[in-house]
Amino acid sequence: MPEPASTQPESATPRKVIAVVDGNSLMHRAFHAIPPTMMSPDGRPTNAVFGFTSMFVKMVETFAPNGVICAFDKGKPRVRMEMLPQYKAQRPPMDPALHEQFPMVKELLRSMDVPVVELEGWEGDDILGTLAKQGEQAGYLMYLVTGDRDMYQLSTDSIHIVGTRKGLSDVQIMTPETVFDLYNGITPALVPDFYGLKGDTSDNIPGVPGIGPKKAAALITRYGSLDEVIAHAGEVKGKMGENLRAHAEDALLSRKIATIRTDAPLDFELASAKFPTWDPALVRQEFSRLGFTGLMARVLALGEGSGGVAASSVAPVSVAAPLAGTAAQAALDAAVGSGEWLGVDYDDGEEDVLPGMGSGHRLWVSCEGGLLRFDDDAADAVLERLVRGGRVAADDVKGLVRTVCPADSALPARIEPSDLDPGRIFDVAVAGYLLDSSKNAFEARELAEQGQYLEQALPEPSEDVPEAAIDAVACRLLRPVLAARLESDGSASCFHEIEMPLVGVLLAIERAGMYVDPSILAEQSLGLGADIEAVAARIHEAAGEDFNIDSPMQLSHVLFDVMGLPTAGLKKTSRGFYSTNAKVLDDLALSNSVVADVLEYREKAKIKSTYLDALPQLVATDGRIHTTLNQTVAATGRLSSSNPNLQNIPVRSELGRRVRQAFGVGEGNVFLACDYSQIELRLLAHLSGDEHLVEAFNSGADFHAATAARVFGVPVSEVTPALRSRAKAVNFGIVYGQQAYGLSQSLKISRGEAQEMIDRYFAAYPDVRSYLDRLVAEAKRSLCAVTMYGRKRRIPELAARNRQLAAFGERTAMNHPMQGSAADIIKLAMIRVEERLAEEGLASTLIMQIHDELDFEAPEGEIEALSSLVKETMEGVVELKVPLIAEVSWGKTWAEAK
DNA sequence: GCGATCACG
DNA sequence: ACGTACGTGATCGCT
Repeated sequence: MPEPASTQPESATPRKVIAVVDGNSLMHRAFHAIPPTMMSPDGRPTNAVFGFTSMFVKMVETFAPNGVICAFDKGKPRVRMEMLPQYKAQRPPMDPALHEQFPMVKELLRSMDVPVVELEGWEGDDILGTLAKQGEQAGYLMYLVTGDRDMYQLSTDSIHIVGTRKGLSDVQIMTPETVFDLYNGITPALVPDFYGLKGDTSDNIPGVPGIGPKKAAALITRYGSLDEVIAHAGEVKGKMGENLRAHAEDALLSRKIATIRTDAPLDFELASAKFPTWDPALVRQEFSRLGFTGLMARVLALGEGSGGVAASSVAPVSVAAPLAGTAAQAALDAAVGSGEWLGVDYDDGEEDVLPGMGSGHRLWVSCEGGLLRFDDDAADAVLERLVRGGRVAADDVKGLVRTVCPADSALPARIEPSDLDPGRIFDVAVAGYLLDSSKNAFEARELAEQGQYLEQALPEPSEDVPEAAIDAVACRLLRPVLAARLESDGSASCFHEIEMPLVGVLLAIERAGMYVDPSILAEQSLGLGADIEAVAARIHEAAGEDFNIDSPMQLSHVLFDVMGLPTAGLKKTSRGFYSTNAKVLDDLALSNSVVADVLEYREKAKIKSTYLDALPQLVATDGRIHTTLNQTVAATGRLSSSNPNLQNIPVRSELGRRVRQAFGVGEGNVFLACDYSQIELRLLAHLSGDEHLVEAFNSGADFHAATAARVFGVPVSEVTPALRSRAKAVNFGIVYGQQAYGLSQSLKISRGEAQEMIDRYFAAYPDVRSYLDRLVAEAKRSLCAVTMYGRKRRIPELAARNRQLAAFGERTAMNHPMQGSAADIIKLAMIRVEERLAEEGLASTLIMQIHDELDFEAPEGEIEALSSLVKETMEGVVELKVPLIAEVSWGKTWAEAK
């Protein structure tokens, strides 16, 4: 349960909540999301009914509506066929396996005393629309539960659309604001105009050819409505203009069809809808007949809890007007003194802050005493105080601190990484990420609005209580819920022992930055620029025409159409031209020097544009580049680096590696790198416990050579380089959950040979096979994989019926424990290294992490001390059945530290 | 914006 | 029959 809202509603009597379910939409969704093998005890298919019912139960659990109604289509969609005879005409007839489940679901609804509303010739959508408007006028809060996106047009403050997402368990609540965001500025009322332009192939709605969702949204926001778009069609140039003019009638008709009717002649009395009102005996009978015992228990539990509780739990969180000035300061003193957790967020305040008129920042603090607002310098000062001594729940703590003390600022920083005491910060984004790392949005409002963690909705932003203020409230409400969920999920120690302590370490790395010498980059850029021009001239010469070598399409045309290079066995890209990627060109380069030139062009152009020319622009006034380390992006638990990405600076090619010459250090310092040797494979040895793999590491011999010897049955002394590199490829493949095809590609051998090698590998390391099999079996059961430190990754793909997706899920299940445990381990190493650097009073600084490598800038005098400190710390994070080895190197630049 | 390509572990 | 190794981010051309 979330803690009570900071300010209880003084006046608001909760609105009556009514949910209307789009029966056809949900049945279709469910039918396609759940395997058709699911049967009732008497042998009827029940996948759609089951999926429908679990969504239904989840919905009533989440929203606790006072009334529930379910609408279905009835007969032919006469209402729309009158407008457009071919409407839905090309739809194949409904799968009989689905069709026969409709009577079952209606029985089930009847057992729960949920009214079913149907009207001959009308579709369920229109019934939803009609009931929604009636409910709105009666002052109810309406939830429309559907999988249809065009339903968003009905969204208002009183009508919320509950949309099912990919799976069945995921729902999304759409309000006018979220519709606006999702559709790039289209308000709900303009959704029909949008579909009118875009069309809808599945319903046979024509729209305007060549206009997709982006163009439709752009046109409508530009001109204001479909009518205005058509009125101004003469101004639109080119093909699009022509199409608009030619298909204006189609678009208008399509809009009419996409418009959900709100005038269906229903004789249903909304006020009569009450829920729950069932007879438990009837529910038991119907649910057990279908074999839905789990769902039955949940439904019956709802009945027991009913009686007034439900209504209040869905009223949105009420937030009183914020306190500001001295009142806010006083409330803050009390709150900090009490040691309570505070929800915190920042915004930039009003636009147009005049120079010298303050920072423009506004800090929002949610506490038991209410919502507090601090402006300008007070905002920065309060944040400092909270970070140093308060308990702060926020959705990007590191970003918050960077707002006040930017990493690239020349100003002395006032908040230090060491101020971020993991016991006093709670990053809700990081918590949300640990709970489901496959998602990609962890902002407080997103976590709060999905209805997955909070039962109450958040209020809509207003002038007094803007988004950032609601974020602060959301953070405060989310914290205890997320903390409990982490606990029950087994992820709490990963959160408290790894991720939260890491926040300060990442802040320190970002703030330290990497020293980069722009003049070295500039010099290399000039050199490569000349090379590129020369090689481009040769390519154009050979082609007999000038073209853009950077365009894969044009390049493909020149190589394969104009120059007639052999295309036998080559794959085409999705856009219908032959691929020109490095793998293809490598093979062709042997017989054609132009292809070799193209490869040279590609390599040099890549290095020049991505690194040599881009990096200097990101050098801050302190002469250093400050990347952002993302803690909530990679599904396996790794970090990612952006703006710029400093985790992909070239190293594999000699030419590319020269970029690292520009990554230097301050006067009197050295660049010191320490990287784990084969950490993922060592983890495989440890986790599988395979005695021969463990032995391969313990023997101290070259690991890949030892693998080759064992797999190919020769003495280590007779392992040729070719044999070793094959073994190396298999070792890598194992970590990726390889299949024969993948290995055959990486080694350029036949699939049969690859399969044979894999078989030999597993014969040589039988416990590896059984370990990987166990991982997959366990993951299929739990639909997730887990690392040594309890970092979970959900793998819903394992339940997919699509073979490709399921196979992907299996590879993920095998890869995650190794890649993810390695991520856990290096994160722990980073935390301990920072602690020990402080304890030992060393001036060396951690400046980067690249998955298995830590980089430092160190005074020359600290090389020895740092080397042993880092090596020992990295190696000592965890005791495995094999040695965990980290290797140190250093030099004046990154290029030399190798 | 998305696909193709390619940089890293 | 079909497409295929795990995880990222940046740049480019194209629509």
